[in-house]
Amino acid sequence: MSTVPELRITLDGSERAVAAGSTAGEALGADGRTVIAARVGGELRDLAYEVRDGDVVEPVEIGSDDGRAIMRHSAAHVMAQAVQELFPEAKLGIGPPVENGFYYDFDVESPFTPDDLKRVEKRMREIVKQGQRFSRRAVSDDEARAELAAEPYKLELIGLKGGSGEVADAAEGADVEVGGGELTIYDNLDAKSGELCWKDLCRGPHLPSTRVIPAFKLMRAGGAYWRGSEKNPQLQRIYGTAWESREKQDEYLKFLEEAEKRDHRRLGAELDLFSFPKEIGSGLAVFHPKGGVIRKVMEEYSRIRHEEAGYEFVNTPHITKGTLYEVSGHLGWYKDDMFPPMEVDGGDYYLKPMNCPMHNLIFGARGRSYRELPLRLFEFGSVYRFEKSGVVHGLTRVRGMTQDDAHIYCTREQMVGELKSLLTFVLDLLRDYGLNEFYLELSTRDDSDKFIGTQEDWDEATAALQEAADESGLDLVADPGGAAFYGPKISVQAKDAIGRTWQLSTIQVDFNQPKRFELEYQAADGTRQQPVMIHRALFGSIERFFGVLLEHYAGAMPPWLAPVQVVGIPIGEAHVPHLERVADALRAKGIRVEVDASADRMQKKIRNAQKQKVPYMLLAGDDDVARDAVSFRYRGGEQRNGIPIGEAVDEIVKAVEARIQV
RNA sequence: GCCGCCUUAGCUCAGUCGGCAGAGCGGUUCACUCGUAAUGAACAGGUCAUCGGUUCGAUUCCGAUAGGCGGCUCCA
Repeated sequence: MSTVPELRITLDGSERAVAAGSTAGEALGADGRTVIAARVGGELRDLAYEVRDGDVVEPVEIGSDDGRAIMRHSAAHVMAQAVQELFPEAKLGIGPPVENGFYYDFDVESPFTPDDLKRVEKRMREIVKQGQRFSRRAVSDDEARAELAAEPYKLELIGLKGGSGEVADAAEGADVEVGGGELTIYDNLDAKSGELCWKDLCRGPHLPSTRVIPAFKLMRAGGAYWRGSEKNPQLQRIYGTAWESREKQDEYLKFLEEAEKRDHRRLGAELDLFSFPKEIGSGLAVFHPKGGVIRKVMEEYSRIRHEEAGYEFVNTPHITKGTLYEVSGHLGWYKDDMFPPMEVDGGDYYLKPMNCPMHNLIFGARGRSYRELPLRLFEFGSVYRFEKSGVVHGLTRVRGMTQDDAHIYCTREQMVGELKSLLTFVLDLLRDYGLNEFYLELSTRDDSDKFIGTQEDWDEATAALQEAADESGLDLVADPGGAAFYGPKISVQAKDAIGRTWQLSTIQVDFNQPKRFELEYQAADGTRQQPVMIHRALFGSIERFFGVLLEHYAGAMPPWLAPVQVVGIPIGEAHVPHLERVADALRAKGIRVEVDASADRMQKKIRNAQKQKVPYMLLAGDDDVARDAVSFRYRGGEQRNGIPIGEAVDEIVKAVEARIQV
C-alpha cells in the first residue's frame, strides 16, 4: 500500500491538514461541512490522493454541483461492486453520474427484477457502511488490458482511447480519458486491511470513502443500448438517485411524487378530459366534452390573437397524393415517420405528416406580388406521424395531432423584422396561457457543407434570431450544429410550475422548400424573387400544449380555461331556484355554470366540485336567499359569505376576462 | 423498433398454488333536505384484453397479437 501524502486545504480562510485515508468530512467536519474533493488550478481532483502539500486548492463540498457529481459517480461504483458480488457473471458497461443520480450498465444473463434491486441496494448499504477507500492509480494501456481482461466492454473503451474524434465522442461519459490522456483505475480498498475489494477503469474523481455517500436509493432498471446505438447489444441499466443529505433526497422523492400527481394522463382520466380508446389505436386521442371545452377556448383565443397579428386562415386536407411529398422531399428523408400509403385510383395517398407543402401550394396558386408580403398563412392543421410503438406517450407524443401551424412568406429584407416580432408574439401569447419562465435555444449550422441556401442567407437569419433573442432578455442556450440542413431555428423552452422544462414553440427559417416548390413573387423592380419561408408553431401541437398546461396547473385550470367555471351548490333543495337565477345571470355573460341539484349532501357537492377543480363554488342557503346574495367558496378553500349577486357575477366575469391565474 | 413489467366491473385494485370471481369508489333506485371535502340502504354491473395451445377442466400454465407502463433508441 502506497503512502498517501498529507494534504492541506484552505477552508474558511484557515489552512488545515487532512489525514491520509480519512474522510475529509471527518477531518474538517467541525463546522459541519463535508469537503470531498478539491480544485487544483481549476481541475477537479480527488481530495485524498491527488492534492499535494503546498498546492493552492479550493475545496469542493459535497453539496456543490461538482460534489454531487463526484458522490453520485462514487455511488455508481458502489452499485457496480454490489452487482458483481451478487451476480459474478455481470460484465460492466459504463456508470456515470446523471442529473439527480447515477446509473451503471451491466451485461447480465437475465434482466434485473425489482427483488434483485432490493438485494443490490442492501449490499450497497453494507459497502457504504464499511467505508471502503477509493484509491486512484495510473496505468498503461497494456496494464489496463491485462487487469480488465474479463471485462469486454472496458477493453473496447480502452481501444477507443486515442481513436478518431468521432469514436471519442461516442465514448463520452464512458469514464475513460479518451484522446490521449492517461488511463486510471480506481480501486476500492477495505478501510482496515487495505485489501482490494473491487476496481474499475475510470477517470474519476471519487470520494475519499464510500462512507461519504449520505443518501441514495435505487430507482429502476431498464434496457439500454451499449454506447447508445440501436445496432449494439442491449445492456441492463440500473438507475439510482443520490444526495448530499437525507433531507435533499426526501425532497427529491417528494418532487417525483408531485410530478406523478400532475401527470396529464392521470388528470385526463380523473377530470374526464380525454382518453385513448384502444379501438382507435395507439397515440390517437379523443377529447371528451370537458377536454373539448378547454381545447375550444385555447383555440379561440389563439385565433383571435393570430388575426390581430395579421395572419390569414387557411384550411387543407388530411390526405394527399405522394407527389406532393416527393416535391417537398419528405418522402425522401421522412418516410419512416409517415403512415404507409393507401392506394387509390392507381396512385399512392398519404396521411399528411406536416402542413407546409400544402401552404406552399396556396402561396403558389397564383402570381404573388411583393405588395402581398409578408403573407402569413395560419391553420390548425391535423397531421399524422407514424411514431414508433415504444415512443408514444400520453398527449405529448402522439400519432395524430393538430398543430397551430403557420408559414410566413416574406422578402429577405422583411425576414429580420418578421423574426423579431414573431418571438415577441410567441412569448406574449405563451404568457397569456400562464407560462412565465422561459429560455431560448438557438440552433445554428455546423461546419459541414450539407446545407441549402447561401452563406449570407444563413448569417442573416442567424443574426436576426440572435438579435431577437437578445432583445427578449431571456437566457439563450446555443445549440451549434443543431440546425436542420434547410435553416436555423430558435426554440422556446418553458418552465412549468414545478420547474420542469418543456420545449414548446419553434421558429424555423427554411431556405429549402421555396426552392423545391419554385415559389416566387414579383418584386418592385419587376424581377422574380424567391420568398423566405418561416415555419412557426406556438403550442407545437394542441394536444401537447394541452398536456403541458394540465401538468403546469396540476389540473386546476385558470378560470378562463376551466371546463366548468362555476358550480352552484344549494344548502338544501329549496335554494336551487335561487342559484338557478344566479346561474342564468352568469350564463348570460358567457360563463360556464352548473347547479348541482343532485340529492347529495352539500358537503359531498363541495367535495365533488373540489375534486373537479372548479374555480368558483357559489353556495346559497336561507341567509343568502333572504339577502339576495351568494357565498363564495374558492378552489383554494377560502370563503366569502353574503356577496350580493350582482357583485358576485361581476367578480367572476372580470376574472375570466382578465385570464387571471388562481 | 429494442429490453423488461403489466392488462380482473366505468375507475382504483384484491384474489384464484388449475375447479362456475371480490372490495371501495362510481352508476341506478328508495329514504334523508342537510351551512363549507364523503348520509344510509338496496340493486345492477365482469366470456378475468384478444386469439390459439396444454389439460377432464384455464381468468390462473405456455405461445402469439393488441393496448398500457418504465427504460433505450428515435423526435428531419
